[in-house]
Amino acid sequence: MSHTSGVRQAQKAKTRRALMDAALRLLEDQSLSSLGLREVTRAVGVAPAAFYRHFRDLSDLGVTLVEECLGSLHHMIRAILADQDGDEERIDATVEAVAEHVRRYPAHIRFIARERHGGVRAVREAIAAELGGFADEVAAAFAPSLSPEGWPPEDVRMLAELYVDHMVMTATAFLEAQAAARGGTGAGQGEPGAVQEEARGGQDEIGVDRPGPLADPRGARPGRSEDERRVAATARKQLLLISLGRRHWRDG
Amino acid sequence: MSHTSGVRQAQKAKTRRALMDAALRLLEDQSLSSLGLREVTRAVGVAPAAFYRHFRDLSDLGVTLVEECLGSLHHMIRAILADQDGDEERIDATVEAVAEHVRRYPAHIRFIARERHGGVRAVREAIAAELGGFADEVAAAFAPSLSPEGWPPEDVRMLAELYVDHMVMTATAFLEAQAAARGGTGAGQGEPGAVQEEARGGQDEIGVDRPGPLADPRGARPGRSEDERRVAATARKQLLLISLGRRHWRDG
DNA sequence: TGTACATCAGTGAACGCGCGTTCACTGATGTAC
DNA sequence: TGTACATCAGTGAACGCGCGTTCACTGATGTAC
Repeated sequence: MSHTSGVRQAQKAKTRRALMDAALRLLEDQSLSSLGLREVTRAVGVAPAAFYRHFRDLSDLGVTLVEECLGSLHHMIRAILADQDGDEERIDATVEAVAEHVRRYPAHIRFIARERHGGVRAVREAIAAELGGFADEVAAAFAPSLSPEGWPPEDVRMLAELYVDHMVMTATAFLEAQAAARGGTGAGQGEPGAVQEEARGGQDEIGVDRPGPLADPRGARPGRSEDERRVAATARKQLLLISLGRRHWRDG
Repeated sequence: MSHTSGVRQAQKAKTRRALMDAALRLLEDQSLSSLGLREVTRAVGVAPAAFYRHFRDLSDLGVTLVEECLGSLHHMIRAILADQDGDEERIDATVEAVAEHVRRYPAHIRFIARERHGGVRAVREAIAAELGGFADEVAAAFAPSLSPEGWPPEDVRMLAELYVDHMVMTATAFLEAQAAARGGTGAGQGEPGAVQEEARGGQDEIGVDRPGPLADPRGARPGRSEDERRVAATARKQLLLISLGRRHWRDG
């Protein structure tokens, strides 16, 4: 190992991740445009000025978070589209996958839902571009079976957009159902100052390493709440209804 | 007219309206949780402390705005539901009404879209409650024709939620299409300090009276942009597809 | 109609506070010989 | 392997600024007689 690819570089990457994780956690309770730079660095345990070694400003960090959050969703979508089962099986698998995704990455979904129409233009545009890409992909996946049946491309696209929008809608509904199950109406789970270490000298402990606030904090959970089951049932029925409409599109 | 119901009271109402209008305009470019109390009073031309004569804080103002914004939408929905035409006519009328509503009250729609998942809990909850009420109403309107066909209440509700979510989705898409047509990628339409008058002594000129930033600022517009037509076409097809699914729900 | 007193929407000055950004710095990591 | 110099992630102090909130006040409006 005559090169190790940079201890310094690895440290820098670690701090960068810590900043992103801290921001994502803070953004569970507020929106990007009210998030403070000092708030983020304080949570990580570095000096405010250190932030500028990694991001130009908070909007820059926000755009980076969009890539991360929608990147994980992207994987999920590809997996679903690859499935070759029948309609109902596909729908069940989809709703299940969305529920699981929301459970695993609640902060990702919260961030996207909140900032999709939020106060920071660059972030809104990044999200819109990514979701547009998803619709392209969904359209491409449906085209082989719909085009031969006489669907013009713009109708396939219309269907794809409906699916993508419905997926975002469903993910958000799951999020709210899970939040309601967890917390009632009350606040978050405490932990005020949070990550803060000694971390002086800036080379070793920065507050990273731990599982992080993004992964599901309690492993496999026993069961779903009533709300979650209702959201799942509604989403399944809506997708089924859309499927029915799709099957009758060219003859109705 | 031996009572006039209060000059003082009328003045107070006027200032209150001015605060709401100014906030709504400022919220076109930012989210509620980053809006400043001083920013609002500055735009109206009153002292910061005057704010407290009308609202407890900005979240209080926000909840008031929710009522106003969704109140106007409510009227629109009732008008659509009252229509007794066939499916296609109803769909065309709906999409047309949404487009018109967005054109007339863009700030209302922006506010709802932005704060529906925004950083202020009280406002989120107010919006969720109002939209839930809309779904109830839509469900009640469809029940008379669907229940006799064997639709259980929860299926009617499922359909109603799909319609309401789709309406919000469509309204937001129109908003973005209109914004793109108006401004390209650039910023707003200038006007930095904005409303500010002399307004000293606090009894007569407060910066109200004008049409306000909420009404369409340029009367009947010539035609629609390409983007708007595409949004309308997509929304129409999606509603049509959902109608098809609805018609085949009990036999498929 | 006129007068004396009460109400209260809006004022303006003051406060303490945390913000984003800058800057010269430190010291561990990296590199050249 | 050892030494001398370069790099650069993170420091910490400093700055000017605008924020939300408080307070005693002013003077037009409202009311009682």
